[in-house]
Amino acid sequence: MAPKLRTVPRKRPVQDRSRATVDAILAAAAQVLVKDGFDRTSTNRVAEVAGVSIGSVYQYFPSKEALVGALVERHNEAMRAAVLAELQRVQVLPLEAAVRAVIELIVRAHAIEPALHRVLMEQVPRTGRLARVDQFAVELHAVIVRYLDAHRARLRVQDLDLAAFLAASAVEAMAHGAVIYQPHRLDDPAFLDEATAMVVRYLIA
Amino acid sequence: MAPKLRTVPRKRPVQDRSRATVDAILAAAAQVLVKDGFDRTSTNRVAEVAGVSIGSVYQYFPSKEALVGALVERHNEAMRAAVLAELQRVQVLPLEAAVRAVIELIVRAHAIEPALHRVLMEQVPRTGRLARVDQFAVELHAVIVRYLDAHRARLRVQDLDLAAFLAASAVEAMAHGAVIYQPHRLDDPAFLDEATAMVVRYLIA
Amino acid sequence: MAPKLRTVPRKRPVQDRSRATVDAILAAAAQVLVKDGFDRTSTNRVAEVAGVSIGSVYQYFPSKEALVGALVERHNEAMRAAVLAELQRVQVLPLEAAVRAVIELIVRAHAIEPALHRVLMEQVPRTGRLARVDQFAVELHAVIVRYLDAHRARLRVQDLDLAAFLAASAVEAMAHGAVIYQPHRLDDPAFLDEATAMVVRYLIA
Amino acid sequence: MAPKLRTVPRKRPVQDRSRATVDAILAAAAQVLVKDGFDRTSTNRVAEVAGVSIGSVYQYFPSKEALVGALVERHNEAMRAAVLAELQRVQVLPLEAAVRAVIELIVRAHAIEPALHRVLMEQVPRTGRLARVDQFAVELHAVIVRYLDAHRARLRVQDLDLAAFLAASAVEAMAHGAVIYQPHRLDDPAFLDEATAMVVRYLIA
DNA sequence: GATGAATGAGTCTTCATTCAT
DNA sequence: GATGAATGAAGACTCATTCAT
Repeated sequence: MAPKLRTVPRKRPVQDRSRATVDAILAAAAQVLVKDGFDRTSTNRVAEVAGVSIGSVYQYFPSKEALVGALVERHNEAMRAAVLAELQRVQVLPLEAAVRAVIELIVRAHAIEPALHRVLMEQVPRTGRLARVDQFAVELHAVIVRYLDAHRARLRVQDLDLAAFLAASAVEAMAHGAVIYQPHRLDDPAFLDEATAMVVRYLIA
Repeated sequence: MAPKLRTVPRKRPVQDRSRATVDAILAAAAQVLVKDGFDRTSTNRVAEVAGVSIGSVYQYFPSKEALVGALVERHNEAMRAAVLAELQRVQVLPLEAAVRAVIELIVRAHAIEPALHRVLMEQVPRTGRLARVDQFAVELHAVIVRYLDAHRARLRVQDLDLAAFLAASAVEAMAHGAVIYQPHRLDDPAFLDEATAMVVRYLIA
Repeated sequence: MAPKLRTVPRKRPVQDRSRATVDAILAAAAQVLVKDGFDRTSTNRVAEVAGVSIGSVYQYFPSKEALVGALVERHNEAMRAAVLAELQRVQVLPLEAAVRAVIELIVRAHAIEPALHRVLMEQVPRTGRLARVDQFAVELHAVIVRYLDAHRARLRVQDLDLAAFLAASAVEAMAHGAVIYQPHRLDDPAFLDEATAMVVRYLIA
Repeated sequence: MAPKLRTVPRKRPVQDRSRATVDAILAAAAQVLVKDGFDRTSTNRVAEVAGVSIGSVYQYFPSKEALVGALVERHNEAMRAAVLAELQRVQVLPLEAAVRAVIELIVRAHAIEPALHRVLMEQVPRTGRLARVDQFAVELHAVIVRYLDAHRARLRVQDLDLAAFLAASAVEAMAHGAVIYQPHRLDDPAFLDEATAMVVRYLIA
């Protein structure tokens, strides 16, 4: 008897399957990292949770550092995207509204996988490519400097680099702190009002 | 065999010799931690650098966690001392001067072994007694709330807890950021002026 | 860091290769245990003798206790099998012949890897799952009680539980002692005659 | 001023003090051995429990083996004494009474620090001088052979060495088992009756 | 004699990584 | 591509023993 004709693909296209594997590994890595902390996270455990063999992990990530690095990059990318997507809209707002909007964006960016964010910020050793954990903060600084420069006229601060450093540090810390330690603040409009007040009153005469 | 982790110091030194040993171990631990990062810090390496045998390390610190914990406590104590010592003096100052003085104290506290501070804050997993890495920040918050409450009359902020949280987060972040990433700022009087401005303008009507 | 001891085998071998590894490890463990005694037996030495890496030992046995435990279980199983296999045949024999046959079975069971048996009985700390070293003796008692109960009519003893305890203790000790300290007795038919006499005369009027 | 005349010894005679120290160490060793088992017993812990410094332990016992060995010897001595003291009295008893008396003595000997006895028998590696853990059993065998020889006339057994081995093994096991696993048996007169019956019926025609 | 700080070989165990199937 | 058995360097920690005080 003639064998049945197979009309459905034996497997999904190679790229798709790979993509799914990579995603599963990264998701598992994030999960284990959050649950066990950085130095109790083992590649074997990640493979197990991902439901793939340890060999497959090394197929895509040549080292533990590469694996965590990918996670870091992905997380930075997500935060960056959350902010950048809206930044166009913010440009045209009056200063007070702009500051408030930016703070809101930054808080929202911090609210992306906050537990992962915390582990990444608090435990991942800043060595090699893992130094980029706070890449987002660095980029944020630049964005803010540019923004301030564009609105220089109305500002009381002169040294924009210093002002951006201070404002960015402050906002970043408030956002981080709120998300991590005081999540209930996030629903309180007073939080945003006050944070905005601090920055606005600082920047504007 | 694997007994439960013990995290309290094993015994108090009774001879002079052992005091020196304990100091050498802590100094070596700080040094290795700064140089190699938390998870490349091994107790064996610490012993080697301290010039004592690994047995001596465990004579005084029953686990790696206890060793790092001792360092954390010692560092917190140093920061606390640097701030508290001057706090009496600050109480009687007018608000603007008080804010400036407190910021200065906090910056100075952050300048105590900044490299160690950084490793402790960035890499030590907040588990068990190691959770206390940011003990200092917690205590600071309480101090600030009390201070604000005492000067309530002149403040524009109403929710003192929120204000303290925001101000403390901001100041802590500015101090931390300056010490770690922008040490040159520390010599620039503008840094202190601006930081003070941000907080004062936020707090006072 | 020192996690809780795990004492259950870590996984079942799925490939042929791993079956061979497990066997090699157990054989090596038995050999080292016999040669060096329990507390000079190290997992590293076992790995070395087995010709596998220490990692492979822990792949299959999550702790030293689990390794020795597996050996204990295997040994108990072998002794149990040696006795149980013949027990059906014994049931139909007249009492004297049955007692002789049972003693013979017990002696034979003790002659299975007697050196290992000795180390297991004499040195393995009866803690946790290792308490089962004398599991075989426990089961033996039950078997004997059942047997006596079935032949109650011809017995002079009344308290079968006591009689079983005494007879089992006696037989077990004679078998153990003969195998360990007087192996030459094993070939002497008088040994079996006498042991049988002691038990038969005790049990039967 | 002339110093007060001291009329009381500044300290007890050297031998006395040493004796007390040695006793404290041995008592502590027994206690730790029973509580923690052989391989969790450390010399440092023994010193601590004894209330002396580790140096003092090594003053009197040059090694851990020597320490445990002393305990073994002391225990053997105590068992031997308990039996030998009464043995003269037993010699003149008729056979049945003698067997009963000896069994009673052996049981009583096993009831001396039974927990220590158990650890010594079950966990101490029989190496070097520690081989003597069952020294008592060896000596007992000789005593029994001599006794049987003296009463040869009434015996049904011929090979006295074999008979002594079997009887001693049996009695020792019954005593050991009763003390360790069935302590309630010890108060039941039936236990002694039955054990005696087994041996007497075995020995005598 | 007594003390206890110090020692360091040796133990158990983990985990990133490799590679034959 | 995927698998998972195997590896072994390295790390945390113990404890018998020594010796300066």
